[in-house]
Amino acid sequence: MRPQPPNFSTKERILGVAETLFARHGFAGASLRQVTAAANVNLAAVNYHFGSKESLIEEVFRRRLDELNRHRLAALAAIEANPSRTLDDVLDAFIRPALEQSMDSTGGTAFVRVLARAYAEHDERLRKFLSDNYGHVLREFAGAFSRLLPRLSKDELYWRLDIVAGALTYAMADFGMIKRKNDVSEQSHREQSAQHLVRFAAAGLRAE
Amino acid sequence: MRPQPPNFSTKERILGVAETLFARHGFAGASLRQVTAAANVNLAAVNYHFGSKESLIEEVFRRRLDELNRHRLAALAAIEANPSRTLDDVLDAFIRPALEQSMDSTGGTAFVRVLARAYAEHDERLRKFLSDNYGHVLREFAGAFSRLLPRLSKDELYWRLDIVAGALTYAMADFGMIKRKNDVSEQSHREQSAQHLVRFAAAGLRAE
DNA sequence: CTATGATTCAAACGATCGTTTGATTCATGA
DNA sequence: TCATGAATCAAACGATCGTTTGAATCATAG
Repeated sequence: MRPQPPNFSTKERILGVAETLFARHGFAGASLRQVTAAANVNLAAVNYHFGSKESLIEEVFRRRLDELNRHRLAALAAIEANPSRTLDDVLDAFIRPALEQSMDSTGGTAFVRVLARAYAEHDERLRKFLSDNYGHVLREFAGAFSRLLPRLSKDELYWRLDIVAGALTYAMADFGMIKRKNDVSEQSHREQSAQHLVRFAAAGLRAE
Repeated sequence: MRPQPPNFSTKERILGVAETLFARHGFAGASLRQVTAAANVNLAAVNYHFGSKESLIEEVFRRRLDELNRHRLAALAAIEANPSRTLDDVLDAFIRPALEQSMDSTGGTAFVRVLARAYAEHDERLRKFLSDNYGHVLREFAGAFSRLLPRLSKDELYWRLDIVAGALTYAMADFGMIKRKNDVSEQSHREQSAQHLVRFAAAGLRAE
C-alpha cells in the first residue's frame, strides 16, 4: 500500500486507501492509522471529513454502490421492456454492471472484495445500512425473478436469491485475482466470466 | 452468548465460545475478553491453554476440519471405487460431510460461518495454515475432478474449483440461517440442500 | 493586505487490545 | 498426609485502538 500521491483530494485519497485496506484486512482489522498513513493524510482527517470510522465505511460503500445499482436498475429496465426476456437476461443485468465496475481503471477491484467482506460479516448496523439504502434494488430484481419463476414460493425464492447473491459476490471477488491470459482481451474475458456466472446462477435458481 | 455451564473442560468451553464469536464478529472483531467472559473462564486461560489468540484460531479450525476432511476423503474413496461415477458424485462427497457437520447437535452451525470468514479474509498466515494442514484434501479432489473433466486445462480447473469452493462455502454458511419448514424433516432438508448445491456447482464446473 | 472560515497538524485522551506475571487454589500420586 | 505440578485467579504490562483538542496553516472573499 504505497502512499497515495496528492493528485486527489484528502477525502478521495482516504476513500481509495480505505477501500483497499478494508478489502485486505477487514473493517475491524484495518486501523485508521494504517489508512491515514497510506493515504498521506493526518490521522484526524478521517474524523474531520467523515465523522467516524463507521461513517467512513458507509461512505466507501456509497461511493461504489450508488453508481453500480444505477447501472443495474437501468439494465433491468431495458430487459423488462423485452417480452421474451429470460432468466439469464435478468441475471446478466445484475452481474454485468458489477463485473464492469470491478474491472475498470479506478481500482474497483478492491471494492468487490469489500462487498464479499460485508457478506461474511453479519454485522447488524452494516446490514441495516445496506438494506436501507439499496434494499429497493434487490426488491426490484426479486420481482423480476419472481415473474420468471412463478412456481417458486416467495420463501423459496428469497433464500435462493440470497444464496445466489452470496455465491456470485464471492465468485466475483475472486475473479479479480485471476489473471486473464495475454491472448484474451479484457473485454472478452469479462464476457466469458459473465456468461459462466450467469449459467452458474441460473442453474441454481431453476433447480428442481 | 450466554455463559457456558461447566459441563465441559475449560479448553472445550473456550473453543466452543470462540467458534460462535469468531463467526459473529470475525477474528479481529471478537476479543479474548469477550470469549473468556462468555465461556466463564479467566482471561489468562486462553494464553495458558493455547499460547496465543492466533493458536486459538487455528485450534478452532483443527477441531472441526480434522473430522470433516476425514469424512470427505472417505466419501471420495468410496466414490472412486465406482467406475461409473459422475461429477455430481464427487461434488456430493465434498459437500455432504460439511452439510452434515453444520447440522449436527454439537453446534457446527457456527463453524461453517467461520469457514466463510476465512475465505473472505485473505490473511497470509491463516491461508498458509489451512493450505499446510488440509491442502492435500483439495489436491485429492482436484485430481478426481480433473479425471472427470479432461478437457479443462489445469489452470482453468484450479480457479473454477477455487470459485466453486468459495461459492459453496458461502452458500452453506447461509444455510444455517434458513429455517426449514416444520413439515420437512431435518434429514430431507439436508438432502434437498445437498442436491441444490451439487447441481449448482456442477453447472459451474461443466460450463462451456 | 487582511480577515475569516476551512483544513491540516502534533499531541493527547480514555478505552480496549493481547499478553505476562506471581500468587493462590486444586488435584493427584507417593 | 503431604508434596508437587497443573490450573485458575486478579492485576498489571505496553501497545494500539478511535476520537478529541487547540493551535498552526491554508485558501479565499472583501
